[in-house]
Amino acid sequence: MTTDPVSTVFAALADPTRRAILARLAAGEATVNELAAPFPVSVQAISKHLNVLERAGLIVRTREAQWRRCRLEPAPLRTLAEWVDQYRRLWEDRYDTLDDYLNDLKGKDDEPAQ
Amino acid sequence: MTTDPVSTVFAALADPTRRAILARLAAGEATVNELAAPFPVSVQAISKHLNVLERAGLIVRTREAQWRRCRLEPAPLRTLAEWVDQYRRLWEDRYDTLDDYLNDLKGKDDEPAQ
DNA sequence: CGTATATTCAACTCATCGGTTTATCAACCA
DNA sequence: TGGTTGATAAACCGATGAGTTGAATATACG
Repeated sequence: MTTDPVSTVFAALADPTRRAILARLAAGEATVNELAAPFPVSVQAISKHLNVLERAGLIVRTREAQWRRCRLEPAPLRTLAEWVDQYRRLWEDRYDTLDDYLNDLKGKDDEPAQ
Repeated sequence: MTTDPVSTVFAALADPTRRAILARLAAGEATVNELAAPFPVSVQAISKHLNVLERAGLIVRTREAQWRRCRLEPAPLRTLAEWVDQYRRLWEDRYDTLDDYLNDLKGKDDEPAQ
């Protein structure tokens, strides 16, 4: 299951710890220990998260002495952005064609806060 | 775990069956049976998927006699598109500032195929 | 060589997920 | 009322995920 790239990237991003790791990496490359420092979990757990991120193609790891520098790889995110945006446009179109009609009927303006 | 909305939406989209359901819903509202028809799994499984999508705010279900019409709710996807795009820009900036420099040094053009 | 540091591997636990089957609920219809 | 259809609920199963602890690996340093 979840062998397709899109699923893999979505699943990788569905974890707040991993997203925090990525956010941290946006500030620059970092080693595993550096990445693990701010989190209340073990270094091993972070190492596993990094495996997930690497398999999703969101980071690359380069070996440097006994350190593993982690670096962001924006390519999959670009793919994902396209995916999301394509569907978003498709769905909002749908919303307009079919639901505009309904919304006009009931004069609705109750946009859910979400 | 995964109580935050972003994680919930990402997790909901990390399943190909659920994405297919959403794609189908982009063509118009549908009942549970209609949605389940093209899939090789039971109606109950699809009903569970719809629960996940509903909890993520990606669909709404309206009761209509004994049928439950499902309709897309584009709002969370808009939120997600913003999230992805924000990070994508941030990361590509990072890529430019720090790695442009490195890439220039080694005259690299080996963009990974991905 | 031996030791300290950085990281991963292995084995295990516990919770969640996607699926099943069976049963239940709700609404229509005859 | 009883039967049929649409959909969900409940209980279960196997696989996966996120976490742990403990051991192994690899590299630098003395």
